[in-house]
Amino acid sequence: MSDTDSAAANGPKAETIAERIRAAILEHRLAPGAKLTEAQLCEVFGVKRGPIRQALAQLATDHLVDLEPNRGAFVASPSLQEVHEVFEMRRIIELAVVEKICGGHGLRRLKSIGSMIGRERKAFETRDFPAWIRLSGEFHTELAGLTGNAVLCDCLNGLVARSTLISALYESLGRSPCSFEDHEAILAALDAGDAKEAAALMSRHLQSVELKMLERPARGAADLHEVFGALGGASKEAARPKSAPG
Amino acid sequence: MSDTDSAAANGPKAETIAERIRAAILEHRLAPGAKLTEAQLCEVFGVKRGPIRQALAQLATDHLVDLEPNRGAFVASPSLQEVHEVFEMRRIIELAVVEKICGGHGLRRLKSIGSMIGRERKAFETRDFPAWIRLSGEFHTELAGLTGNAVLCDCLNGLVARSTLISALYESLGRSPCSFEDHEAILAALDAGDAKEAAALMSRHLQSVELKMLERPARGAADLHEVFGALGGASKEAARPKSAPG
DNA sequence: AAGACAAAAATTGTTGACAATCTTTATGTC
DNA sequence: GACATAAAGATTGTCAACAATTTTTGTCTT
Repeated sequence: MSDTDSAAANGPKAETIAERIRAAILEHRLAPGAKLTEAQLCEVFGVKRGPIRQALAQLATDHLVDLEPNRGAFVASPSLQEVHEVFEMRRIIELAVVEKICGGHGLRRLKSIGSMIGRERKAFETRDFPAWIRLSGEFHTELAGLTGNAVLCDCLNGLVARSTLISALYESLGRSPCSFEDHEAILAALDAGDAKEAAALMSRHLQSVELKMLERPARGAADLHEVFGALGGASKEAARPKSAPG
Repeated sequence: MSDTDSAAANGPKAETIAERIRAAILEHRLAPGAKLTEAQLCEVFGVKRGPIRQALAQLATDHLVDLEPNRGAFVASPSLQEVHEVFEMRRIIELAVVEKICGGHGLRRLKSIGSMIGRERKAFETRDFPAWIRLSGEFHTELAGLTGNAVLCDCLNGLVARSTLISALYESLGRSPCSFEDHEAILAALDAGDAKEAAALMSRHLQSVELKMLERPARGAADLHEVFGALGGASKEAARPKSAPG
């Protein structure tokens, strides 16, 4: 049997299905508000409804899907309030991460972060957007990993995933949620052992990422009230789930 | 129909069951390592296995129960490593809570915290241990509520719950996980708007609570290897789930 | 008596069918 | 033609029975 359980005789397990759906959401291939029908997912993954249900429930606890009773599962559409709260929480945690790395024993493993930023840059240059998005997030989670605190890592993993989902909703098309240049600067400060500078850079970085989200109205929203409603001058263009930048 | 869905014709929903099991764990009526058999829970709550399974899965994501494949559900037994990580994470978050309350608009609602500490003291004096344990945790979660950040609250709620479970495992019998005297001091500093003092008190408070956990070996452990094993001079006494102190 | 092996019981995991609910389509009325 | 109503279809929620696994119990051999 293979470790990466592709359907041997029985299909993949619930956890694997959840991971695949999660990846699809984070790579912006499943737009916020999209309906996740059980029967369709059953066909896709070649399993019965049991594992699908389990996977959706797990994604719901991660706040990546909304589970509406008797109506089904939808890719979550975080509110602006939630965007702010997620990034405020990230600032709290990631500042602590930076400080702990500088003060503790995480400095020796910083090389792996450097190679990761290298891959991030490469993904950007080769226009490999899925890898780029993924690596942008992994910079933050790998940094958290250097603290050796698994509880902290779990928490930040969830927040980074939500941030990536948020970028699918709010961010202007084709723009980076995290620029690797910011990441390089943070790494340099950490390498120099300059805790204060690293913390300042991280704080500014997260602040700028959050602000980028607020530049544009939500797109691909689930209900059209948000698009045509009383909020503001969002034109019909905003409703298009996909479009060429021009 | 009543709001608090007691079994009308159909039993309570999965969420309600999870809440009841959670309460039982946090009130130390279900010891760490205890087996949670589906059939038994079905009888207790008067429902089929579906809702039970759902509730156990939810509690598993909260790290309050361990779900072992083909073996069933057990009340979680956090390791010493996990204890340290949970409290480190709490220090990070709760220091930020204190700072935000002092800097922000949370100061006006501090009165509700005062009355809560009053109830906490009363529960202690009347020897109402379940209420005492609950209110000890609620001081921390209510404080977090003053920040207005729901994401932060969810995270801290989980950490406080895990702390309460931890106290069931590691803490010396009948001793407070949180002394309300500490809570009163923290509230006084917040009332005075002294952010630095409040942060220092909160940090010391959490540190002392964590240290209390490490004073005693784990009790009520799931497997007897930990009790009679090579770890140290844990006598038979340590295995007793309950006993009178004197 | 201690250990290994095998049968039996109990428990968890899975499946297919049925019931309840929501959504869509069709029909009738104003 | 617009709106309200009603039937039809599709989707989710629930259940009881079956399969797979683990745990316990009993038996036999050394």
